[in-house]
Amino acid sequence: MPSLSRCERVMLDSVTHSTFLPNTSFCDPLMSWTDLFSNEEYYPAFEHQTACDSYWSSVHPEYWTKRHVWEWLQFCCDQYKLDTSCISFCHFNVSGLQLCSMTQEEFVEAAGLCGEYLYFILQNIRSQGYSFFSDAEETKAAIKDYADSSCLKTSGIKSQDCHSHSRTSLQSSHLWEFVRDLLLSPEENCGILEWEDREQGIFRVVKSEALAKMWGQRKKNDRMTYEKLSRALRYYYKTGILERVDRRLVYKFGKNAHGWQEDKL
DNA sequence: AAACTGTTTCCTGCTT
DNA sequence: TAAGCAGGAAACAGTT
Repeated sequence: MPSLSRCERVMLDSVTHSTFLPNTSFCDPLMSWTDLFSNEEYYPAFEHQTACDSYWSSVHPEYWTKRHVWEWLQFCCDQYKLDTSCISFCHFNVSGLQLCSMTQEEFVEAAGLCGEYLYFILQNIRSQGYSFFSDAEETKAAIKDYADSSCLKTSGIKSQDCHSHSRTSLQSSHLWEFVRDLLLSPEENCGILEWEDREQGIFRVVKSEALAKMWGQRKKNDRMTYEKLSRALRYYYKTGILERVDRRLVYKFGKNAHGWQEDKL
């Protein structure tokens, strides 16, 4: 690793765990944060800056230096748990003025769904100034609202979503999301689940043992059974993720489940 | 370190 | 009789 300041090391550690790669002279569209920061040829000025002489949050975006842009990007990745592997960092090797002139489409091209987030955040900073960040809870709520309205995951954007713009990554950690994604993913479903009423979110478990087995594989638990899985599903009635349907093996998404509606995909 | 969340496991009783 | 449902209770693992 080339000699980095403490600040730089903190930034690198917090953003990515990518393996350090030697310098490259071209701009790889999927070049990682680490790759770029470790490349002096690509980012020559960085070595001479100290830890505290550059705070993006104290300058208006249009006056950001490249360094400020990187700090902002790092902040967003950390704060909103964006998947750095889906961000083409070389697209963000620009000044604040250039960043502000980028269209939403250009953000999406540079970072998929993460780009939509980044664009949203930047526009808020530009319009609200730093009051957007003055209250962490308010900011998180604003981001959540945006995520909900654009049908994105609030728990962090996964790389599959960024690259394919798909909601059916099957990487969800929650049982109900796993079930939802299985319903939305015919190639993975194999007839295990099927819609009874697509509009109302009513679905049926066709192969209960297979569903339990698949969930068990996901959780690395070979003792999973449908009986235990269904107990977990029944807990969702309390939270409005699922609603009762008085038929065997039939469930319905509740008002607090999102991402299953056809017209919002 | 403790509190919290989302299960997992086990259970009894009931229904289909 | 088997399979599934309802929901209490406690344990557990990961996160905050």
